[in-house]
Amino acid sequence: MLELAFVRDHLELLEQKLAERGWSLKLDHFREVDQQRRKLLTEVEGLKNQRNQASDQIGRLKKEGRDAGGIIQEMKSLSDRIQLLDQEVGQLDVQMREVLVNLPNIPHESVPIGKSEKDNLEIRRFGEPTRFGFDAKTHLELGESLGILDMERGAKIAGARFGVYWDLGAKLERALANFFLDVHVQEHGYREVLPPAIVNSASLFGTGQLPKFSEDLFKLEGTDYWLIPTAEVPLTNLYRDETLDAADLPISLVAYTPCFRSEAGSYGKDMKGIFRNHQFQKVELVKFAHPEHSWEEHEKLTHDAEAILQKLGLPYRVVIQCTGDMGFGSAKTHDVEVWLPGQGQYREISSCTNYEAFQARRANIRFRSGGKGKSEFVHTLNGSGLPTGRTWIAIVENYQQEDGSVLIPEVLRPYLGGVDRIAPPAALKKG
RNA sequence: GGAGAGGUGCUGGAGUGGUCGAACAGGGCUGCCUGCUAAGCAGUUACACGGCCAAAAGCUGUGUCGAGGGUUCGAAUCCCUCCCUCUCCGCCA
Repeated sequence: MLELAFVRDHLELLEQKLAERGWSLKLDHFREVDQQRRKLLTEVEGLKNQRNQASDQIGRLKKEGRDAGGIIQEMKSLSDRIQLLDQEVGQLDVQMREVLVNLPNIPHESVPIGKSEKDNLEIRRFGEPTRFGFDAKTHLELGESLGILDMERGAKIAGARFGVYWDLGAKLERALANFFLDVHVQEHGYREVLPPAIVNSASLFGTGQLPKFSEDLFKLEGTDYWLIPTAEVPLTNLYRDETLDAADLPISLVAYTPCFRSEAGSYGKDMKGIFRNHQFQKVELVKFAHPEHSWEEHEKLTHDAEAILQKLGLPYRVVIQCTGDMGFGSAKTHDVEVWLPGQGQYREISSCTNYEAFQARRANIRFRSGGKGKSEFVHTLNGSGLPTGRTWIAIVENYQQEDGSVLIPEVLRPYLGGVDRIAPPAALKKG
């Protein structure tokens, strides 16, 4: 959410910036509503002032045992008028809020202008795309032949876009989660959190998923409970309606949670295997930063996610999402894209975003120096560090061998009880 | 799930219709006092959003006593709905 005063004073700039994001938006209606609202607000506040003074007077008169009937009569009509105006102001508030709440964030100046992901700007690479002397298989082919991934039974017990890991497939995912958490806690200074995987609508509003994107979410019937699409939601909302101490910033949190997405509107896309499932698990990084330092923190956050891929020896590149590709609340997003030999392309594995104060305004997360002075909104940031499912894919595809087995990267072996290779059942029998 | 008790400022805790944004105590801050510290004395101390002002300071208005509605000239106080916490019972990984 943008600041009302800012929107009011920068309507033209805003229309231009939103156009760069592919939004065509006329805000003159907003201007009218705003002016009308302020006019009525001034009026009703003046009347309330009269009423408050009269109330004091009535109280005094009654205490002295004198008659206050005359004033009370007068106040009746005044109160009716106040009630009427309050209602009008309330309606205008709703209209203004509707506009504000549905406005996306303004892109940072360093964000490239573009229409789609094709216009994203690559800023760095690590490693080279993995090449094989044989035809690379997909994670689905490898997973099924190794007996570690089972989409058929996932479909049976739940439906399309659900998978089941077996044996070392399950253990690999667990190893990844532990490895990620350990690295971020021990080497990058994050605090580990285990939040609920169900949140209320106020939380989803705070991070910007509601009201605009409810169709992407799973809601529990007959309740105000929603399954989280990412741990960003519970983590960022931990400090909703709180004022933090500036000395505690930046606050860096990490959590491993399941994530649930309805994937409405993505029918047919990425249907093979577990790349785009309704449920996946993810280690998420969230930061609360002082506005003066949020861009440094954004760089750090991105590097924290990259560090994982480097340790795993997975080739990747980092791109800046262009204005047409970036998310609703983002001021700037770095996409980390890992090389997937099964698809022959780089695919998103982490989006590291600085929201600036966009979420903080919605969620009312402030900070103050030493409990003194005026409070300000913090800047919030988040990114995956990393999704265990997509990393699972990347490992299986990049470390596949000609015989269909998969080598385990060195750093993961301690987490897998020393296992260095996932071999097909047949090979196991022979060996 | 059933029964009961509660939710007030940084904290504890008063307050059941009228100078209540809120007694009192603690804490914080400022000053005085003081070898140092502690104690003592005096003062001060919520937040949000508007308006005036070039701006800051300052002045000023409105709102906020879990949330939202209602009654009333007037609500922390009365009524309704919801949320949360605690105690006991039941159930349960």
